Amino acid sequence: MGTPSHLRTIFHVDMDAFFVSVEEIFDPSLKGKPVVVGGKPDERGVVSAASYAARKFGVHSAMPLRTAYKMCPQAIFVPGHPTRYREYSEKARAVFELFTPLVEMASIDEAYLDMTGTERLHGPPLAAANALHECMKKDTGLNCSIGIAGSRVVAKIASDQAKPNGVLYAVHGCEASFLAPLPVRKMPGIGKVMEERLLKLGITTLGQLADSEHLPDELRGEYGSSLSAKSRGEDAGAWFANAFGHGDDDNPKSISHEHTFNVDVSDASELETTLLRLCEMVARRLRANNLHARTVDLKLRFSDFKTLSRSRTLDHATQLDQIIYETVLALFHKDWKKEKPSASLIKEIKEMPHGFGGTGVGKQDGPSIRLLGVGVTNLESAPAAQLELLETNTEQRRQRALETADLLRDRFGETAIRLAGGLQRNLRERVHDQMPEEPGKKKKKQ
DNA sequence: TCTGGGGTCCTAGGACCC
DNA sequence: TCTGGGGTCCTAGGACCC
Repeated sequence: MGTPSHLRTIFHVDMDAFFVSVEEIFDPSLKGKPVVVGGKPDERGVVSAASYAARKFGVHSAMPLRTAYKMCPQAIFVPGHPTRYREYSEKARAVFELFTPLVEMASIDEAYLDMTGTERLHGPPLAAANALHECMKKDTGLNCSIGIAGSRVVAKIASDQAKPNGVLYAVHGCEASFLAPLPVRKMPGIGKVMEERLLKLGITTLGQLADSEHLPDELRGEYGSSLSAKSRGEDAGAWFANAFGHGDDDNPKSISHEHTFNVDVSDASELETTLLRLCEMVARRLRANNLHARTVDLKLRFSDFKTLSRSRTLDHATQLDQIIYETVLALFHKDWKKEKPSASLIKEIKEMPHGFGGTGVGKQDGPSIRLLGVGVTNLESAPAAQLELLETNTEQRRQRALETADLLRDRFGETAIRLAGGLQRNLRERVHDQMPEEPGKKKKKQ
């Protein structure tokens, strides 16, 4: 059962149209207008955030930019500014911390506050919420919505119902009746796929889901029961597992970067250059966080949107660009050409005018790629195991060179320095030489 | 509609070990 | 020799969240 919910007072605070609102602070002329944050209207990409005026036209986040443009051509499209959002996220956090030390940022624009026992300081929940609203507006210029309940899940659903700029208090003991009429999709963790599954079973509301006695066999498993419990407002479990500064940001479980090309690419050297760039970005963040990774992931998305991922776990954890790049290249060349050209490409080639075939097809090194991604998992923080690896002078020199490069990039920008001009070609040759070999054996020292 | 980028968590099969 | 059961690691894929 966990902690009885009537003993706790949880606030879930969600900033209203966060990215758009921050953009409005930097450019007040945007206020009240249909605004789409995410990129240019003719780019590949999706909407990160839409103003309420834009939402009236049906624009919403995660919608392709081109679609948004069709629905609302008069909208103002602005690129995202992550540093601005981080800055304002910090300002919001500072406001939260005026109300309770128990703050868990759940994402850049939302947080859980454990307000239990703050009544002498801030008054009853609704009064505290009111004060929080005012303080947030005064200190950051932003609006937020506040859900209040005895549990995190219920508080989160309540804040969603409170939007925009409202407060909703799911009074202790009434959680189940608050949730019951809501569509299942309102439950965090139930997305498009699960919604459709439930729909097929005739389950449309959280009330039906809560009634576990009548749950179809298909959902009797552990996951089904936990969904059911959550629908009754019983989300037992860790209340503030990540509080007190031990949050996720300090211990990321994975680091990744990916890039979607504006037009699909089939040229090997362009793809390899992109992979190198992605590897550099990943390795740099490993070093910045003092982490080493044992597993390297490659992600390929083809023109037809078919996506595959390949990973390899190394004998020793690393934070070096070179090691990551070698591994990624080997994975890439193992799978890239094995993919048959997509149906659409074959059609395209067939439909080409006679005598024209040479140019287009000749450049076709392999199937067209829409997206490349590089990631690392299995992260370890620096220690003993790595010291061994660093014993050789070469490794130490590599390490120092990379750290220096990171510093220079910090001061002069990302493009200011590229390591060893010949490095890329060199590496490619090495990897090609080693390709037939069994992975994992090649790095053996000694 | 023509589908980003950064994450987390879950599942499931196979290898391998005891 | 017809065949167990548990545990852990690795890999691939996918749902979901903001």
